[in-house]
Amino acid sequence: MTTLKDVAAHAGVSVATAARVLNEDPTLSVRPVTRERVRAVAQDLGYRPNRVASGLRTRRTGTIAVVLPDPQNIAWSDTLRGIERAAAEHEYVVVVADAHGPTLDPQQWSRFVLEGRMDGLLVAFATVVDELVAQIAGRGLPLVTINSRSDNVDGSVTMDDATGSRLAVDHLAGLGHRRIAFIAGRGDTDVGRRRHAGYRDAMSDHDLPVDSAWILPGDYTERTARALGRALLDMPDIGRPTAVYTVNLPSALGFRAAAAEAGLRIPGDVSLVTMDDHPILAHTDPPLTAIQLPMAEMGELGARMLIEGVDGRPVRHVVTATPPRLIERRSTAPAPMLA
Amino acid sequence: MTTLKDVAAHAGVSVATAARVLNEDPTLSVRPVTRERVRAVAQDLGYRPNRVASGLRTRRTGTIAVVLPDPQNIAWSDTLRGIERAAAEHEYVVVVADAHGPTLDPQQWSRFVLEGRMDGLLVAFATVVDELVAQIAGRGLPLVTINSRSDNVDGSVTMDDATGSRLAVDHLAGLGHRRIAFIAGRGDTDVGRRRHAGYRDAMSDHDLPVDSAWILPGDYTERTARALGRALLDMPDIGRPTAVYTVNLPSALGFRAAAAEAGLRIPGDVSLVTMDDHPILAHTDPPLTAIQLPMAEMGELGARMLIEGVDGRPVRHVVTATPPRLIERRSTAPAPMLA
DNA sequence: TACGGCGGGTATATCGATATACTGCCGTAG
DNA sequence: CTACGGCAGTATATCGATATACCCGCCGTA
Repeated sequence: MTTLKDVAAHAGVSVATAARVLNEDPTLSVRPVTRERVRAVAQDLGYRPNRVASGLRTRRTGTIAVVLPDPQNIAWSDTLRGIERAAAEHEYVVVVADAHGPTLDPQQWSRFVLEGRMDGLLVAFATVVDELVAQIAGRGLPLVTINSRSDNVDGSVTMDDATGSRLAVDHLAGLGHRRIAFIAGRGDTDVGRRRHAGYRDAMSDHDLPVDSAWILPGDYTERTARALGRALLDMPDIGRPTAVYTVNLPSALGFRAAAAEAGLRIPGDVSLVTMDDHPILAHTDPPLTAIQLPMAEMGELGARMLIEGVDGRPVRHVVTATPPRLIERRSTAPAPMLA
Repeated sequence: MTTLKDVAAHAGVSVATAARVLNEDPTLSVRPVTRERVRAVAQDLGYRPNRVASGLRTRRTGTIAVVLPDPQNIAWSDTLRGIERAAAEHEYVVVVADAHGPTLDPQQWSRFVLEGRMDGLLVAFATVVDELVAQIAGRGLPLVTINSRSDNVDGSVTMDDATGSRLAVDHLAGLGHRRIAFIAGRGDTDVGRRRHAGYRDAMSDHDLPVDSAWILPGDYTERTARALGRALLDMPDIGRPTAVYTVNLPSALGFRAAAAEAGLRIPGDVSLVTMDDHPILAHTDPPLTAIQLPMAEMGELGARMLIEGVDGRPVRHVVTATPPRLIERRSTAPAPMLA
């Protein structure tokens, strides 16, 4: 491997000068001819700075970690792209730490975050934020959460989830539905609460009844949503909802499966709208009407803010500018005319 | 941050001793009481070794990079899990470099692989292998490819793609199909060629005609497969295939869309089997019969072999042990009885 | 008494880049 | 003739962990 020493030797300057030329140190005064010589030699020798060495001295690795709950959840792919785009702009590398489960394996992620490999943490996993904060306390590692906001953390990027829920309810109400059930997320996360609040508020704005039996506490998984869906659809016809709004994509798939098992057609017997959009939803049976959230923007803002935080600038709590949008597909239809 | 120096000072030993105790250096002789003291102090102070510093000295960062063509392609998620599992076993961290396009952006990935951050490369992107090999030449970075095999590379893990194709054809032939089209991959990759060869061989084993008009050169994208599907289905009924085998998941979705546009039902009018399985296929319209490949195993073997390569052990060309399996869903049905 | 061997450690160079302080030389102002 | 400032760089400590060579005291033995 070519090191700076080699470059300096070939160019006939000291390593200090070589370093300062290549890093464009403005306080260095050097003749243009020398400058060019150093650059040419570096080019010729294929010199690449060793980031491990420079990281040791500068305490910057140029790497941020993203903590995600579930790599299987395809809804996050847009967010990751946004993060990577912003990171690339600042010449940062992104490392993704998936949890593969409801909690983080301490052994695993401590290798990520506690051993000086990372300049900062971008956390999209509400339920482990406090644990993480406790672990990195006092180590000066900047942390920004995305999709959730906690008082223990200085920076966050969230979306306008409430409006997303509202769009779903508006759409269903506009189709004449009055009995609109909600397969919700966990009440112990702020995302879950915001989506829930949006649903409740929109329902009451439309003067629709909110039966507590129609608000089902899910946990974002397909399996749970399926079980909840079965229970919901077993209600006698009179009380059975004509439309369902699910809090995320796996929940929608779970409900879809439950409806199929129960022999009910979507949207003939029950309409379905879900939060979280993805191209694959155009291919599902039926194609699902969904609320598209600015997932990529959230990632991009989060990464940008985190990188600013690494540079010592303060981080804040922000909300994405792009509003949620409803993508109408074929899982929603006018409400059946039943008294 | 607590450093080794702090630990050594508190324990009343030299940094050398502290390091050697914590790393369990077998050539160190130390009294048990001293050993315990060092350990206790490290624990108390919350000491975590700085991997950047140790990486500089040992030339090991404990990180491998995975190069993928397209982060959107959900079929790779199992492979990633396999890679991460194997990496975690060896206390390695995984960094994923997505290309987001048909080629790698040199600026981008040179930051990944040429600046000493990575111990090795796991490449699942056949068309850029040669480019990568050229770039890292002489830098002693081990490289293992997965899902493709090249003579320019010492190590690879591939799957038994030919048998996968054969399973697809066997299944369709068993249902009475004789006109089985193939939406293929690129002929310039060995994966593409293996899947193609499996199709051809199985067809001839069943004494089925292989009309060159039924082998469509795709490029693994949904868009192209859709266009090819339109062309295929526009054939007059007599020549139109009764079944289609697609080379990967996006191609299957593309063909599905083309069939829908053409007003043809799957499997009523045309059966569909695809290579690559994913849980989401149970929710598509219709649920797709697919060939499940040992994607996770491939990732696991690849990562394990790469890590061995980092340790100086030779890498080889291996094929996964687990055979492909056909997952029957509802996109395949007996061939219509037409003379 | 000398010597060797072993237990129980220590001292220090090193990895490669970088930040800071410093130096030698030249031209010019006083 | 000297002092001073600016130009064009240089020397070196440093980041934290690790690998290698080494050291000192003590015991047993010849």
